[in-house]
Amino acid sequence: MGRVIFHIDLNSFFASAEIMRNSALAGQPLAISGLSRRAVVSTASYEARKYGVHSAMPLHQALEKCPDLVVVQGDYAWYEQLSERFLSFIRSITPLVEQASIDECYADMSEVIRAYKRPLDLAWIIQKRLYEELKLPCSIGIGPNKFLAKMASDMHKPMGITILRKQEIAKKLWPLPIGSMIGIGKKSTPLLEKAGIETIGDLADPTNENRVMQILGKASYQLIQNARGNGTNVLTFSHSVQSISRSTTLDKDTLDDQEIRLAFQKLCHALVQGCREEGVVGKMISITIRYFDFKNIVRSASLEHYSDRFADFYETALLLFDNHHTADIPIRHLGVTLGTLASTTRAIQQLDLFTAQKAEKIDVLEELNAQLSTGKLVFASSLLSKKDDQKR
DNA sequence: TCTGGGGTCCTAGGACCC
DNA sequence: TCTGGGGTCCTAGGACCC
Repeated sequence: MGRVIFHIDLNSFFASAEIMRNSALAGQPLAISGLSRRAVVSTASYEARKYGVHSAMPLHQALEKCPDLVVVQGDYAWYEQLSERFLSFIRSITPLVEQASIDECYADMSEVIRAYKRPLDLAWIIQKRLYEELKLPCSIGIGPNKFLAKMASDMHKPMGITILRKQEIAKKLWPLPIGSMIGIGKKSTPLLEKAGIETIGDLADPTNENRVMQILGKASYQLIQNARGNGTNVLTFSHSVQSISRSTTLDKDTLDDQEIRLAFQKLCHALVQGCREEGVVGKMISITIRYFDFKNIVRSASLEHYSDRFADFYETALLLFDNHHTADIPIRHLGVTLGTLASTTRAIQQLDLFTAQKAEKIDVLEELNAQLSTGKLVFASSLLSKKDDQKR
């Protein structure tokens, strides 16, 4: 039985969010960005895009292209709130919703759609209500699986609705350039192009399979399946956070140890905050060092136990830094990541278990000690090996 | 005034255990 | 007695996405 998957993508979401709070921004060339020297644009309104401004563009460059650009500093707490409203609205239509990012989701409308004559009618209602009730413009893609739905939502922006049926992919999908395919980024694109694989159709072509395998390795399989229209239609409804990170690009590249320590201090504090907000603790600390030439290194270490404590994060981060950074190379950017997460409540249980096990070990050692002092060494060592057997 | 910040997932090698 | 094979964890690196 075929499924009907919607991909709903909020158009220039951060810009829409700012316009909602300040209607004077409507119709202006608008960019959401940081305000530092080295900031880049995170979202550009469609008016700003006309000037060639786009996300990831350095702010100074955007201002060169569009001197009248209105620049607003991002307010992510506000965007999160709006994102929740958006998801609640979609969930009021079907519970089968997968959040894909802050501004997009997949929804399985296979059942819901039966009440409508055409899938288009439901999409049209969703788009209209999102715009009128939440002031959020969106594009909707409809397909038999996630990949086709997502590619479809990309085809008409803003406020587009696009259906991409499997029997239409030869006409609508395969002519598109290989770089526009989701999952093929700026590294793979030139490699594939050089090998003569220039369109999504070329990727789907069985005669190119070996060449693709050589370039993309094991990742090829899923990508080829997607290009042939055979991608997954299975949504994941709950997702747990895998890592929390905080990072900063310094105003100027630096060699100054004090500045670096201060930066790590701030990042670790922010990471503690992040742990509180997510209700998690973590066991692995990684630091990222980006040097002036954009060479990145990542170094990580496991903590002895799950933690959300500043001292654990900061000490480990500095230790990693001291052990691994190359002196005399100016540093541009620093980051701290907490991985191997567990929810705080679950971690407390594990901590109890950990202390219990430790207590048990101490018991054994104390018993051993006592028996050594009374000359019962043989009995004591057999006691220890018995404990080891139990462990295995 | 070259190039942010927060994520996910995958690969691969070596250690370590059985 | 020159030598296995599987599983899992840890670490490093990298591609990609919004």
